Amino acid sequence: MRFETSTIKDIAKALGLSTSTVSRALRDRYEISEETKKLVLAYAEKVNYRANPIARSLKERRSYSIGIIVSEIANNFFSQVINGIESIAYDRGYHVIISQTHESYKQEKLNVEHLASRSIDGLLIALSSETQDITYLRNLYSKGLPIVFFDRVPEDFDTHKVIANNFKGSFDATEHLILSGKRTIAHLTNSENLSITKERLKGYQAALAKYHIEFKPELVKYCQHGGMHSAELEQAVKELLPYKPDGIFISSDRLTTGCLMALKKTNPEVAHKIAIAGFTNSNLVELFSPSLTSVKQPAFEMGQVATELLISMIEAKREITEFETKILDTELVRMQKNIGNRFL
Amino acid sequence: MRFETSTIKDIAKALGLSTSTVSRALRDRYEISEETKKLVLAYAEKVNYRANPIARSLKERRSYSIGIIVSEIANNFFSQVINGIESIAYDRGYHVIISQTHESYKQEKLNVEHLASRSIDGLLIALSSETQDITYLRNLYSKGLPIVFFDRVPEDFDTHKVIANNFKGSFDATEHLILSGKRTIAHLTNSENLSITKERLKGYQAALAKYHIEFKPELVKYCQHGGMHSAELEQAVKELLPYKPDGIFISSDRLTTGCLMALKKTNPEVAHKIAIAGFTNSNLVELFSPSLTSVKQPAFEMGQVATELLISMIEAKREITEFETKILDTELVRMQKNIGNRFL
DNA sequence: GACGTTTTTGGGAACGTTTGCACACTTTTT
DNA sequence: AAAAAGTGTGCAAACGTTCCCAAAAACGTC
Repeated sequence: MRFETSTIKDIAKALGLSTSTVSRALRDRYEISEETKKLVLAYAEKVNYRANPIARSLKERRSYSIGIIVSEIANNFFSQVINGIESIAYDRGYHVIISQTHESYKQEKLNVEHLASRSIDGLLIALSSETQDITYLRNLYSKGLPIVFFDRVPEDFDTHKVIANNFKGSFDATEHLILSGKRTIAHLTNSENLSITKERLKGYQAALAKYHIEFKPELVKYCQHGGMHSAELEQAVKELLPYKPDGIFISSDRLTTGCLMALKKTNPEVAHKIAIAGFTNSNLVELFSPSLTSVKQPAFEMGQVATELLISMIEAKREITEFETKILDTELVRMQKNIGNRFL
Repeated sequence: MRFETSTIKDIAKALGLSTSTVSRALRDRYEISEETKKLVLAYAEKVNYRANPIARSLKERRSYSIGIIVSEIANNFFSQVINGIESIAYDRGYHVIISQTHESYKQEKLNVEHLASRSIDGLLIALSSETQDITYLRNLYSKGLPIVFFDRVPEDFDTHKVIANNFKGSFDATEHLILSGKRTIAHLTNSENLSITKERLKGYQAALAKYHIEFKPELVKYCQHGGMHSAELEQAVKELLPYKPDGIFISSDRLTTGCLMALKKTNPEVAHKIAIAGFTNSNLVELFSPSLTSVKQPAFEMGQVATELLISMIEAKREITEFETKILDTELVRMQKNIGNRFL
């Protein structure tokens, strides 16, 4: 069973016109008399005509859909980015197809290829933490698929990119920990492959340097799977604690909440004694205990900007040669001592 | 610029066959010699042939895509449902298009109609808290669009539905509050329109009745917008507190976290003195302070079951007349006194 | 009133598939 | 040996659009 709608042909037949004329009237293209146009439009309205997007796509060789690849939607940062993407895409007549990698390279490749075969017009992607080899993306790109990266971007890929000011965000967060008296500040971060990992590490180091605190590599712990496995996090925490950090700067949403959980589970007695600052866009931070200082990314805006760039690529008349990397400022939300840690 | 792929025609030409033969070889349909099939398959593999899903959709008059309507993806319950949906859909060759209502009826209608005009093959929907009039859904349904409801379902709509055992979940949560000594138990809930609101209210009332606690209507507060606006929640909390409740049972994910926030913001001094039990699928509950007892819905499974039902409808050969309402059990996760509230 | 110009309309191919039908060839049956 | 049945292949139409090209109609000009 299929639900049927009227087509251009039906309208043409009913009105004694040709399909070309009806099409022109509906799409308001080419020269067409006011009269016929009104006639057609009125009739189309009456029978509740909806153009079949599939037929249109086939003819125009584009689907008016864009693919989104994120690690998971159950992550406030990404869901906010998606909201930003949708806000622009729908206005411009595109719909979006969301795919999750769960931080797996294999899944990422599979999803991208599935999307590409579904004939998306363009791709918005934040790389998975496992991803190192992006030749599959280069192939698609060189075949003409427009791609815009956001958040987790590759270094040498000539296209538009949108990222947060990771250096500054990290610097601010680390500085905040230092200014509140912490001196042994650990850094829990994502896989070394990721751009955000490198940039955030630099911010952390710069802040330490500014206050003449020695950078100790052993205080930095990388999580290959971006905190998708709790065992990974618990292990990292376990390895960090012997150095008796009085502060931890954490570099991503998932890791931040995961680290709090791990601390609370494995070492509840110290959980409240370590100051925590981390990247997170969770809108529940105020509920967390232990409480923390958070670095919020302009996720919604990031989605918007990335989408505008992508659509400009999709609709570009000629080859684009100049690409930009937009950098958006983060916001530091300081721990609310009066509420969160009042029981300390 | 468009990225090009080889088509059936190209293969046919290259191999000196007709498009029909190639199509049959690829789709493995009808009688076709092993030999030609192998030949075609090998060549297709070589040129990395991907069937154009748009052409196929046009021909077959179906898009192999299903629409999902939820209130928001930044909600663990819904994002888990979506994961469940995807796990089944992708296996069966469908892709999904997600739309958010943000609890607005207008947005819901707009999104559904947009999806329908995008020729989805079926729809999975959890109604928005504002929704009362679903004639627009009835229209689509009567025109032949398969629809399966989950979580928030309408009463008199003859189709498959998947819900949690809301009555039992609420009963258990309320009973848990009673057994831990609470006697003035408020109930913060969603808009009165929703099925889940009614069912959960009944569970709450039944638990009170079992322990001979009088049901007081003034202890029940409805939130029309499902807690999307913090003002709404703060108002509800403000109206509830004068009755000095020693427990609150909350009936949805968004409301649960929102209520904690509101309590903490407006009345931090009592926030930790009121026992809270609420529906939530957040995987961060263990971090919350004040801590709470949560009713977890089998979200992933709900998505899976709903999708299986939907696909069975889509692929049904003849009209379906028997519909089922699947009811899945919830899980009560008791507050961890030793961790969450150790500072009380 | 014949001609050119502009405006409006229709015919029909194309996008990439799937599939009913017909045909040719091979094998089986009588 | 002829008829029947079976097997593999190709032709062509269809899905619902868009758009090039040409035809027709309307208008203006001398």
